[in-house]
Order: sequence, then structure tokens, then C-alpha cells
Amino acid sequence: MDEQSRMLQTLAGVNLAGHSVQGGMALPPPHGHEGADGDGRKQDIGDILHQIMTITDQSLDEAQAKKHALNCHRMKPALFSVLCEIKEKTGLSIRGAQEEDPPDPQLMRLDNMLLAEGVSGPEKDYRAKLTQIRQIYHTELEKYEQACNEFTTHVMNLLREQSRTRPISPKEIERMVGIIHRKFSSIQMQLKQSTCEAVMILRSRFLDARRKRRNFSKQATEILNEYFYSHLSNPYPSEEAKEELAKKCSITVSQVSNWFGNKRIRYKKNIGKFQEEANLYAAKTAVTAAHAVAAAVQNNQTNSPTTPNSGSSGSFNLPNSGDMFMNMQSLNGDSYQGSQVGANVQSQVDTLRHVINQTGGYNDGLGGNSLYSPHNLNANGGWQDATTPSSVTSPTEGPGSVHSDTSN
DNA sequence: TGACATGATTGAGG
DNA sequence: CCTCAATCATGTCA
Repeated sequence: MDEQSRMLQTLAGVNLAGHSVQGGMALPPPHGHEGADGDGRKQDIGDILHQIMTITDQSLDEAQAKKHALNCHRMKPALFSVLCEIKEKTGLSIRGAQEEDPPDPQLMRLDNMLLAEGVSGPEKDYRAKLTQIRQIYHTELEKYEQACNEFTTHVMNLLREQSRTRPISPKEIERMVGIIHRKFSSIQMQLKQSTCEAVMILRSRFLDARRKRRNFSKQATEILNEYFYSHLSNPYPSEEAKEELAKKCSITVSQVSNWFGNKRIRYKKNIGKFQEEANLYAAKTAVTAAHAVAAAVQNNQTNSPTTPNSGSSGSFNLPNSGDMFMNMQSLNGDSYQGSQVGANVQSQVDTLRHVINQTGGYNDGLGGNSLYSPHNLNANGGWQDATTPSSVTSPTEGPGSVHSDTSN
């Protein structure tokens, strides 16, 4: 049985059976609510009620015979007690019929169940859980209304039948119907309360999850920063690159997206603050670049398949990841490795050039202390070509195209 | 404890 | 759906 149907079933069981007893009035369940227990009792009651309902259409003699049969029925006392309670209620003031309901363990059970449905990952699909609760709520509400109508009909038929043997005023019938309706509406109120509580709890858990922020590991941040600063001219990782970064950092793709979104904004807002960081990562990548240049030169000369330089140990191997790699990989099936090296060279030469320029003390126009300048930041503070994120462009760049990272 | 850093969310815009 | 920009809420550090 799936979770939802289990929940629905329990909901039906709890509220229709459980709550009805609580108020002191044993409501016989209407047709279609036999539940999972499947005992014959409810079926019996249904049969009895059915018989009662058909009685009025029969002749008096026949009805008397039926009545006799019903009187002898083993379920008669139970049904009789229902009528007694209704009758008892009519003697009470209709005003103030809404007596206080004590805390209900069934209600708590319901809440716990709803909670259990949402504990696996509240932040994942809050809306889905909300929809689920809404569906259950509407289903149950519909059931209550149906049950109320059915039960009212049953009672009215009973009274109509009784009116043949004793005087029953229309007002009395009206009162009884009122009692039934109030009883059902109090149950409905409990359903609404339960739903409200479930939604509140779901929401608070969702917010809790949001508040529980954890900083990424140092290694993860380094990996992300290395990618960011080596793709500074176009720091928009493709979907594939994001996935790879996510894998390497042990975070989700959306976290990678968040990180890049925050990073771009904050970098752009305060370039000066990030210069030191940029220099650090540029220098770091430069080491890799130097190796790659050497390897590539050798590779080009000998034209022999060389293993691309893996970069500094333990660090994110930029050439082997990110959109650059993806692009080159798609160049021509078998020989992608060579192309990849070429791309690596381009990228890393780019980085190397940065470092050389910086350490040489060239002022690139951003001010005296400016060592690392984001050349591709346009006048508006946006990245040039950044209007077309690489998630779109990168994987579809044509063969031989060089990522804009290398345009510096 | 306050300031700053940082990950996540939200709403607008394309 | 993605990005930007603003913002929130928590983590970190002096």
C-alpha cells in the first residue's frame, strides 16, 4: 500500500470512527466506510439501515413483520442506543451544544502521521507535501459531508417510520437534524485543526531546514574558487560542469548554482576585495599552466599521445573539468585527448599571462593595487558574453571554438 | 558580542 | 528555467 492511501485510510478510520465515539454519540458509519478491519458489524448496521429505509415503501403488515425481524436482530441494541442518545440530546438546550472537546489522542496520532510523511526531507518538496495534505483534507471533507447527509437521511427515515406509532413533531425532527449536523461539523472542525497543525509543522520544519546552513568544506570552496577564477571572464559553468563540480565538492548542483550566483554578484560588487583571492588562485593555476604548456609543446612536437598534466596534487584539475573539457571532448571522438591538451594550454596560458603581468607590476588600469583585473566585465558591471550563460553555449559551441575564458 | 562571511531564498526580468 | 540583486539567517572570528 502506498503512503498516501495508507494515510487516507488512517485518516478515515481515525476521524470517522474515533472522533465519533469521543463525543459520546456512536454514529453508525454510512455505506462505503467499512474500513480495513472488515468486521461484519458495520455491514450489519448498513443492512439494518437499508432495511429501515425501504420499510416506508412497504405495506404496514409487511413493515410490521420487518420490524419484528429487526427487533430480534442482534444489532438492534446498538442501533437503539444511537436513537436513545439522539433523543437524549433533544432534551438539552440547543444553545451551547458545542461542548469543549478534551485533547484527543487520535488527533495527535493524525498529526504524528502527517509529520512522519514530511520528515524525510522537508526542504526538498515542501510544495509536494502541501499538495498532499490539501488532497487528503479535501477528500476527508467530502467524506464527512457525504456521511453527514447519509446519516441525516437515515435518521429522518427512522423518525418518519416512528411517527406512525407515536407523535413526532416536525420541530423534533428539525432539532435532531441540527444535532447531527453540529456533531459532524465539530468533527469537520477537528479535521481542519489537524490540517492546520500539519501545515504549520510542515512549514516550520521547512524553515528550520533553511536555517540550518552549513559552510562548505574548505576543499569544496577551493575547488569552486579555482573554477571561478580560471573562468573569470565567463564564470558560468555549464550544466555538465556544475554536475562535475557538485560531485567533486560533495554538494548538490543547485548548491553549485547558488555558489556561483553569490560569487558572481559579490565579486562584481567588490572586485577589490577579491583581488587577493584572485591572485592566489591565478598563481595556483599558473603552476598547472606551466606544466601544461611544457607538456603540450612536447606533445605537439612528438605528436605522441601524452597524458595531460594532472596539475597540482590534490587540487581541482581545471583542464580536466568544466565546460572546456566538455567542449573539447566532443570534438572528434577518439582524438579528444589531444584537443583537450590544446584547450588546456589556451586556458592555462591565459592564467599564466595574468600572473606574469601581475607579478611584473603592470598596471592594467584598475588602479595602483590592481593586479588581477576582470577584463571581461563590461561597463555595466556585467560579464561580457555572460548574457548567454555557458549552460547554453558551452556544450553547443562549435568544434574548435575556444571558450571565452581564453580571450584574455 | 558585534562585524563580517556565506549559503539559501525570493522576486523580477529575459 | 536561469540569472541577478536584495535579503535573510546562520556560521565564524576577533
